[in-house]
Amino acid sequence: MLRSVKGLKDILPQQAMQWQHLEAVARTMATHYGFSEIRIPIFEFTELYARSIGGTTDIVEKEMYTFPDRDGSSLTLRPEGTAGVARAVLEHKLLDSPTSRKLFYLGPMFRHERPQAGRYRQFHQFGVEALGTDDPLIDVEVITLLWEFFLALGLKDLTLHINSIGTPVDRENYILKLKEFLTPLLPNLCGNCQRRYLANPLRVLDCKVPICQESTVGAPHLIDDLSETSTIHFHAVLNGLSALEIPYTINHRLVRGLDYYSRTTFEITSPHLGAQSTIGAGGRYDGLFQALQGPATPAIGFAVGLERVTLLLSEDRTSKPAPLFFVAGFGPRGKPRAFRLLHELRQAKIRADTDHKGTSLKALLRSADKLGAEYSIILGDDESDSHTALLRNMHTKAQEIVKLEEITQRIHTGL
RNA sequence: GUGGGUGUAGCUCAGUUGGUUAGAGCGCUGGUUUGUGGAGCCGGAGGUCGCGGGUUCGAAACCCGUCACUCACCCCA
Repeated sequence: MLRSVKGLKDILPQQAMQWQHLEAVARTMATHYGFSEIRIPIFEFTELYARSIGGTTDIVEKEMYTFPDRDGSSLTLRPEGTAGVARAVLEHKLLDSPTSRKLFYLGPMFRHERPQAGRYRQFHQFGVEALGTDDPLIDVEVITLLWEFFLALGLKDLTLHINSIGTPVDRENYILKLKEFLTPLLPNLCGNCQRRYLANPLRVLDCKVPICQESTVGAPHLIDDLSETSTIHFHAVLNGLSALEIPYTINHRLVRGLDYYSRTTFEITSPHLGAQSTIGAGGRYDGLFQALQGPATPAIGFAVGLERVTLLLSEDRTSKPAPLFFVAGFGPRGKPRAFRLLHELRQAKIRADTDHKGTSLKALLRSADKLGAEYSIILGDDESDSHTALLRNMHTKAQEIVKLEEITQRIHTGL
């Protein structure tokens, strides 16, 4: 039998309801915070990602779905949303438009990783980007939106981790200090960290191997080495969060993986997921636009892994469809009349269905029950002859005779 | 890319120290006397026991390989 591709998931009708709810909450919340939706392509020139995400990151080195176009140019399925948004913003000069500086997106991303709980090769993200200002209050706005989004979905036991990784210049100083600190410990660290020591020493800090965690307890903190402006910015963000009573935890080990991040970084975790506990994360990326040869543009954003969120969503939170009216038509005159009524109900924006297979009233009512209909409209030859139908409440079994021409009216005015 | 776990009906799972036609519950479907659903009762369909080798008189059970799923490492949302 043909199967779906590894790491890809079908969203079946039952779960689709949940996704609709999730997406509706995301759109509503983002819109309320002044963000406008942007829809960008699902693939781009490979160069865009190589330049923005960072050439030495795992994503670019081994996780991208890259393929040649027919003319030979290299294309890549988007592994994340920020790069594409930045490209679109530059291409369409959206920075000049005051209404287009706060953007959000929703859609699938692709990374060739080994699938695991909460990790798929095609996954969906909800993300926002606030462009053009480095006022710490915009950081607070973005983080608050992320926090409130999860609250609106009814998620519990979340932790907001926050840190500042400074500017690239701040980091240069700090990396020297960190290396100095790590050098004597090097023999104790895991093999991975010994490599990180050379390639990207910051990553040693978020290593999960217990020995490494213990060894680096006394490591110098990056925030102690930030420039004055970075420090002021960071504290302004923290004060802003406190003023809005958003609880946070400063996490000195929080290092973002993508190269474009600078200064404020944050993530929200849930203890109810497995290893992939981060449901939303983001940060400031003041250098990205210049890396894409655009004007220097401070910016901050986040991305939410929607599959991970669905794992935390309780079922009663999903939106329910309108009540269903089942049209049970039978008999040589009743059945065609009932089919016309079905059409009329739908035109009147009433959710209605029938079962063409059912021949007897018994079979039709059974279908109505299985489809979960709230009401059945019974229309046999007798009813057809008298221009009426029986409106049956499937829960209470109460039935009433209604004139056919009044039935949509009757339903609309309440039952 | 590296480890561990698991593959029996649409779903959740039994299957006894290898032994003959592989089972249950749920679901699906038909009937229960002809114009009233759910429950009950009776019946039915549905399985290459993941796949390929091997051991054996005999394998769903044991061995090897392989694939898939899954969890974890890694990485990240």
